[in-house]
Amino acid sequence: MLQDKGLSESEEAFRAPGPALGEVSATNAANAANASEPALAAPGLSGAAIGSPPGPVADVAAAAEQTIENIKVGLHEKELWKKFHEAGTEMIITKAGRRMFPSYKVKVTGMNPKTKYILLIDIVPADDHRYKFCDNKWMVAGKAEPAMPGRLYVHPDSPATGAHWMRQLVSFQKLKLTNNHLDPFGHIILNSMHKYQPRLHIVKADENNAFGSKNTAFCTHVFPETSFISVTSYQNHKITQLKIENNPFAKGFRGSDDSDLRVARLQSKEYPVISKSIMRQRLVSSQLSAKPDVSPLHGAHQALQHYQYENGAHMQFAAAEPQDLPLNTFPPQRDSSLFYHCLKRRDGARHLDFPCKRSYLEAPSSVGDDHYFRSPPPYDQQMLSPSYCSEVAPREACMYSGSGSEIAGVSGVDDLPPPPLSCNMWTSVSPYTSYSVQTMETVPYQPFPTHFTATTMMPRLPTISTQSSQPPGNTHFSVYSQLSQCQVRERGPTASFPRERERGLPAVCERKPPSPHLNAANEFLYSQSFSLTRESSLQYHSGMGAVENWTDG
DNA sequence: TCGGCTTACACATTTGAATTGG
DNA sequence: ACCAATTCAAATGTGTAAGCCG
Repeated sequence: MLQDKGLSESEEAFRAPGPALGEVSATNAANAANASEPALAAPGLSGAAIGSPPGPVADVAAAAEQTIENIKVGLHEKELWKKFHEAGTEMIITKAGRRMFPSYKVKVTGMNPKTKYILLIDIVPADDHRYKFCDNKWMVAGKAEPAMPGRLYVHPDSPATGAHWMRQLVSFQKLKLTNNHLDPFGHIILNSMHKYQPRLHIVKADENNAFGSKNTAFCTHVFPETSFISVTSYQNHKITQLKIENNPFAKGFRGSDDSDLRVARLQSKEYPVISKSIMRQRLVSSQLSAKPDVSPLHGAHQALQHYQYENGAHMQFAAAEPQDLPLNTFPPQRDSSLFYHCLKRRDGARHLDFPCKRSYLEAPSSVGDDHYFRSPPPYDQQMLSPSYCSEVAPREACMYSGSGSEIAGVSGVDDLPPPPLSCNMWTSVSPYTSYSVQTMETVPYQPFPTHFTATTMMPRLPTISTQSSQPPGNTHFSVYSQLSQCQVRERGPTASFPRERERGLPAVCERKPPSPHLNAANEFLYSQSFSLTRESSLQYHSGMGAVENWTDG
């Protein structure tokens, strides 16, 4: 029996990588300079470089950069994902939150064994359409509703060493999806009948290289076959059957060899054996059985995987796998929805200054800052703008942790400053707040419940340009410190964490404002990952007037 | 009227405490 | 007293279907 013990969601012993794993590599020409030093070939060097730099800073940076871009990620059960993808993956979203199936599990290689990384997932709109299931296929049904506030799911093991991540599968199976706009549990909020694309981010989060340092690097991995359409009830009977056949929890709906027990039970209750929708679907299916399968999600495969450097000197686009190319009549997809991105920070003078460096308790940003979030960004910019996704929802990680004081006693990171807020928090609502404040008339978001603290209602995060004017130094925050404390609680000797908390009972400590640190991590990821992905990003940056501050120091 | 959403339900799995035996 | 294996009940995950809602 597979159980989440000890290593939390990294629960499964990884079997030899084979066809079940599709791999995405971050290696590219940018490594040419260091090609003679494979990251894993010299773990000692890399580890030393990260932990206690023996040489010039430039060497340390080079070693760190080399590692991050050599990371390879393989999707577990790729074949199963493909099965779903070919049928048009649907993911149930409920008010209480629903897990994804297939669950998102990856095998990571190429990390520096001694360097600490944060692994997190976000789910972004794959396009700006709303869909409906009609005539046994997904069709565009209009323009997408305003995107939900972007939330991240930080793997509860984060931060952990590369050795830890590479030891076994990294499972995000506890990630939950919800359609509750006011979800208090940190689940990822999605709109029903919309198409989404999960993305995996790997962030180097060493104690000495926290966000904000010049060496911060991360990469983003996207597997097109993991795209899906969110639904509140299954539309495609094929998906239902695939779920039942493959999800252990749905075994009760599997038919036996000689009879369908479920049907028999239902019949005994004089219930209709087959629902109207199922009947309709089956009728349509039979009528259309001769037709080739259509899957809207294939459209996502039109997306390109790209890799680029922040300085723009290296940009590599590669078509998705041939077998992933669209086979359907799905509308053209925006290539921005799917990408592979790996970023490095080369410029030593460049300094990432995160919004969180300003206390959440600070006064609202200046009027000059607000204009960056005055209107809901269009789809492109939602994808690209920090204002679209800048929340962190480390639900699992946070739910494992106790209050800040509790953490302090067992964290073992006494050298780190105590967090102003526990990571045991609600998902940040800061971007959402700012966003909705500016667009309350058009965005169908509801007001926050009263239990949101004043902190969560803090105004818009400062702009990048403003941030960059902040001097480095003690204003540097450490996502590592935040996550590590959660982590220690989870895996430490006192980790006999009440199960009730993990299972979602809203413990008091969960109802806390978001950590500005984690928010900043999110801000960082989005601002970075979208910084150069598309033309619109340039427009965005132009609008921000902050690019120079970032790229030119 | 209809499509989408919520909810209760039954069943299966997971989890951890309690129990048992060495 | 200690430890490992087993048992068991509660919690959780799952799809279904009825009913609600706009």
